[in-house]
Amino acid sequence: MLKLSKMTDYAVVILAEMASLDGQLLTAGALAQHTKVPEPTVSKILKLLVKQNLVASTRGSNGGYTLSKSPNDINMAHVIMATDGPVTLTACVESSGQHCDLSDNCNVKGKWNPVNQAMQNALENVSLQQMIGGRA
Amino acid sequence: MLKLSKMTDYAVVILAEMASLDGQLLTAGALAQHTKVPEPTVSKILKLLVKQNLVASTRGSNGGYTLSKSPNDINMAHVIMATDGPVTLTACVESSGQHCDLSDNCNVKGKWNPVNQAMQNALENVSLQQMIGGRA
DNA sequence: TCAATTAGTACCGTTTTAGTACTGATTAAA
DNA sequence: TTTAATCAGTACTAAAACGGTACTAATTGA
Repeated sequence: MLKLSKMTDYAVVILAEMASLDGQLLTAGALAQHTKVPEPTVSKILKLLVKQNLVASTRGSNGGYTLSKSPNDINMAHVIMATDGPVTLTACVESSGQHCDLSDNCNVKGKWNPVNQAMQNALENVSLQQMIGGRA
Repeated sequence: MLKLSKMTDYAVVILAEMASLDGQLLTAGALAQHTKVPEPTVSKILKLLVKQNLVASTRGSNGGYTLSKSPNDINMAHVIMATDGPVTLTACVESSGQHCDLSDNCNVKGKWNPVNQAMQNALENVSLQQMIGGRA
């Protein structure tokens, strides 16, 4: 259906909440309350975001999470990468690492690459700032 | 993972084959042989394409399938619509018809619509002709 | 030492997807 | 008019992906 996973959907909601309370260190529990997303899920998503360096974590008592960069510098392609992995429309896309069974006699070999790139670009051009309503 | 289904992938390969033998009436069996896609699957996909009026069918003995319009007039958005349904990145997208649990307190409500539209446009701008290597 | 908090991993149930099978309808030709 | 070829439609099954949860380990402030 060409849709994003719920994980990505939630991730953006969570990031938007963090952006709107910029600078504050927020626990997974607090973010769950604010966004109504179940806490274990919030927790899981935050871990993914930390791995991609979109969010910075502080461990231990009084720990929590905060954005690791400005909302203008976080784009949707990056968020999707964190939660869903790389954008690879088809198995034939070069970057997919997958093997296409038809490859030898495939009449559209390589043709998906530019389409994939167009998608990627479209997503890179949408910042978290825009998702929370800002103009920049 | 933001990927297309195999059905869409196959559909494009099948359509490309039809385009390259333009005007010929081809049976599901023949297309299966040419593309190496299993025949029952080819058959299923062709039915979906007929419903979306991308392909015209002729029933009965000596029947078969042919493109119902020029490869320049068939775009990837339309093919995806046929095999995967409409492009709706998230449940929140207006056209999705789905309900979003978070909607009332969602801080990114409505913000996905333009992103979704950008995707749709990117796919509409890729014709079947381009997928088989043509410039137009 | 204790409590709060994140990190990491593993698991399970549900949903989606891919693929197949079967029956019915249509048509050309013998 | 009968037969064979072919598409139309539906229903079913097995496998994979996804969402969600649980549990244990590591870290840190008090």
